[in-house]
Amino acid sequence: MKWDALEEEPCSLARTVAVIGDRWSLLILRECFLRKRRFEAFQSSLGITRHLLAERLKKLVRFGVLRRIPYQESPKRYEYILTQKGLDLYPVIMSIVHWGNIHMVDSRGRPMLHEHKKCGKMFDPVMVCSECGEPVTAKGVHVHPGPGARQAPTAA
Amino acid sequence: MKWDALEEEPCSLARTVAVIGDRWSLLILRECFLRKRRFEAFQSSLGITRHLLAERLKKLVRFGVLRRIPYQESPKRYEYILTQKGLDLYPVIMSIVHWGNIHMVDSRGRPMLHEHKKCGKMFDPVMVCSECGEPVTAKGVHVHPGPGARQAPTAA
DNA sequence: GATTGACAGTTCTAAAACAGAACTATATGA
DNA sequence: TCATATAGTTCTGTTTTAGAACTGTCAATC
Repeated sequence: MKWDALEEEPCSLARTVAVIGDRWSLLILRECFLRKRRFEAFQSSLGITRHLLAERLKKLVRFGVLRRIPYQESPKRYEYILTQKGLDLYPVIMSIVHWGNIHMVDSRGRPMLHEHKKCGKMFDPVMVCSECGEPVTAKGVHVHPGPGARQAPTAA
Repeated sequence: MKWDALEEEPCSLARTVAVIGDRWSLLILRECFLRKRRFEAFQSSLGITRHLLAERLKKLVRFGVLRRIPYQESPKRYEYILTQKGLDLYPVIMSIVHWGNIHMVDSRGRPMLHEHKKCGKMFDPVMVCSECGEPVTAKGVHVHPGPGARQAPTAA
């Protein structure tokens, strides 16, 4: 399957994976959420090759996750900041981090702790239902085809 | 950077990306959460090459996300089911799907709808703070180094 | 006024990963 | 005996990635 084909799939997971479904994109986004913005900053903290970094940044800009804005004239230099669409990836990033915190830490414990500014406490993210506010688990959810589902192939 | 190096990073995101940070692993997990369990089922619904599918399934088993269990003797056949560690990836999958629902749908609308069994309503997942229950956003969180953070290089 | 350094890339080659197709192995049923 | 089902493995060629060097613009320094 080509990457382009993924975008066309009638599946919100596949379409999102077309945007962020490779290791470097996710690591770049981690840096973005840690307030990194510049080419050299991404490159030195990730160790990604310059070639791939340039390509991934272009892709993220093309999909509207990042915006490339000049921060100085002569020579013209650009930095990359999260758009609202990019900021909306926060739950994705945080749920990935949280799974790693639970299942992939060594004896030393978590590399990072997260403080909720509003209540001032260290927290874990919890996924709840938008309608009733109760936690959501795999077994507590039924899936239904939506309006954008693949058409069942009609006979004749 | 090699995949193995990712696992060793003092970062819960990098370590999780080492497990699920490629397009096929995420798509395979989607199928798992849709109750698919068998090699042929994964292969035909994803269009992944048999070679890669075998490799990815081995990787997911090695990391404890899936368990390979025999479902018949003679000839011995196996199927793949989510472990608890795998089930815990549900928030990751759902947050990816939700982002796609918001930002990647075409005019036809969502390919799938999710019903919360407990309250009976179609819902969206919302990420809230484990301590105060309020929604969490990128700008509302402070990051602190934890006990597993990279040691600051000591002088001499 | 020549040289160095910062920054944001681009270009090149070799190594690794992936796609597509065919093949293997074991057993059931026609 | 032959076809079918399932779960893989093997092969070849293409695409992607890693690693390193190179380009271009400008400011600051010797």
